[in-house]
Amino acid sequence: MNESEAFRPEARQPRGFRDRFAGEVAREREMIAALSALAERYGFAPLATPALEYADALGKFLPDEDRPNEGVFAFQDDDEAWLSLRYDHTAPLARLVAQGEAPPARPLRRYAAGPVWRNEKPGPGRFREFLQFDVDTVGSEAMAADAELIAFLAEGLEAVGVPQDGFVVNLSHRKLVAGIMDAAGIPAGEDAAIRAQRLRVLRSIDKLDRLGIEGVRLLLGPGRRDESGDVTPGAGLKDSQIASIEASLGATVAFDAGGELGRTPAGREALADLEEIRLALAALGIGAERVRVTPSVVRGIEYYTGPVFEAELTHEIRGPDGAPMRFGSVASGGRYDDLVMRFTGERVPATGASVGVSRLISALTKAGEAAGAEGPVLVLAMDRAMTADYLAMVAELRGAGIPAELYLGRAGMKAQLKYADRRGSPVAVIQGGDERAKGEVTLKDLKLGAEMARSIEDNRAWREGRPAQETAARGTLVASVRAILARQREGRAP
RNA sequence: GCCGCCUUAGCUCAGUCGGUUAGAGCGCCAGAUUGUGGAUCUGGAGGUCCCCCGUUCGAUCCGGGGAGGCGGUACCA
Repeated sequence: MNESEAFRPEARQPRGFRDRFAGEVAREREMIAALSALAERYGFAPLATPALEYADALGKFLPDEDRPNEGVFAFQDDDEAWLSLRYDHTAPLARLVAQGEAPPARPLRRYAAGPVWRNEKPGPGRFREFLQFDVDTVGSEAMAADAELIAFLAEGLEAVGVPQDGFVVNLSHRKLVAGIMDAAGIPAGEDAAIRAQRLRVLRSIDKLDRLGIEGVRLLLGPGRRDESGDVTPGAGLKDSQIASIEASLGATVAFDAGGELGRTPAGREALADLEEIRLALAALGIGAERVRVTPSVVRGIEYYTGPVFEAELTHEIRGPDGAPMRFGSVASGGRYDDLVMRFTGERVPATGASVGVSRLISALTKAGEAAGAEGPVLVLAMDRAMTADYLAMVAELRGAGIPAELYLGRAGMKAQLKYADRRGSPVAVIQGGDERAKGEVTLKDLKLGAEMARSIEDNRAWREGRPAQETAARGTLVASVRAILARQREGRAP
């Protein structure tokens, strides 16, 4: 192989990993700032954990099985120990509490924000690296703790710009679903076959929102064929059992304590918990219309032991091609009383919730919310010999708190103005030989100019008219730029 | 993972019933306009037709395999 055939890597990203530009990064920061402020008002304190954990600390998933990277990203450290990137903020918290490292006050109330990673197939609003904002209460059995988290999600979604009627929190309880299965006469027990059967039923129920009651019926019974012709095997239940489950799922009236759901011990326990939550939410000022009991909410994460909930946006989101897109829940949580016990054998009740910041931004952006970032004031490089003067100008502007930069490329004036346009610069500062001789600078109001350009057809007239441009004494640079910026802000808020 | 569809210029996509110079629109660069953004006009750059193997005188096109993208489905501790 000669040198011209040297290896060249392909410039590309792993699937599910994204580059984010100014507008989106700004949105992320805003969202995390708003949620942090709210969390602190609720009495949660920040507590951050690292991105990497020992794999066995993260869950029952042991990476030295056949598929070490199933679900998580894992690799071996130089001492052969398996490390995993965290897939949420909750499991690392349980580890930290079990270690005895957490602040001693119980209940412990904390929040955390940051990226988490999941090794799974990406989709719309579903990434392999994404930001989560997490709140937890560790050491409390009170249903009021769960209710507070639901209230936090509801208030948090509003705080980041989702209208009150733009989302709904679906609330369920692990024991509620257990009760539904008990009522349908599906055997319970530790036997592997029995557990597998229960799991199949559980997963079928979970798909109600996506596949509808018809789809669930097929999955509970003989199985279902999808659009592409692929077949999913069913749970093979009897018609009477399917009917019983259907009746329970139908009882989604808000906090309804009657009907099928109250017939089993597990169901009654769940309903008592949910009733406590209902009362707490009312006291916290969260209207019943924003939270509804939805028994089909199961949630995948196995560590949940009690109430589980997820918030979904209610407005249909359409992609660029007009086709509706499914984003799934934008925030979720639940109670995980046994998570710390995995380490210590001691039961520590805990409950937590998190907001999917990346997914939320993705959904809101696709719903039509645009994000445009304003660029810095641009000082044109008219004459390379004057670089020091130009740098002095940007330093003055920066010193006054105005974002500013000197054009550092090699292009001519015309191209520099085009650059300013593309950066979204509000003002261009020009000082060539003419201006310098007179001790002046020329300031172009690029926002105003762009507006005026719309009504001017002829380029010559446009250029000779030199619209939206003024001359200022060099000494008044900062004040003059500030005046233009102020004018622009007023113009934008009519 | 399984199933289906797709992959041609920076982007969106035509096209070649297998034939030597592969196109459009948008974008980009330049000029008209020696120091002025937009519009207009003129010109220009830009392609391993996803990759490998096979069939063929000849493959971007046909066959096989692979990769990547999209969607469905499964899984999601």
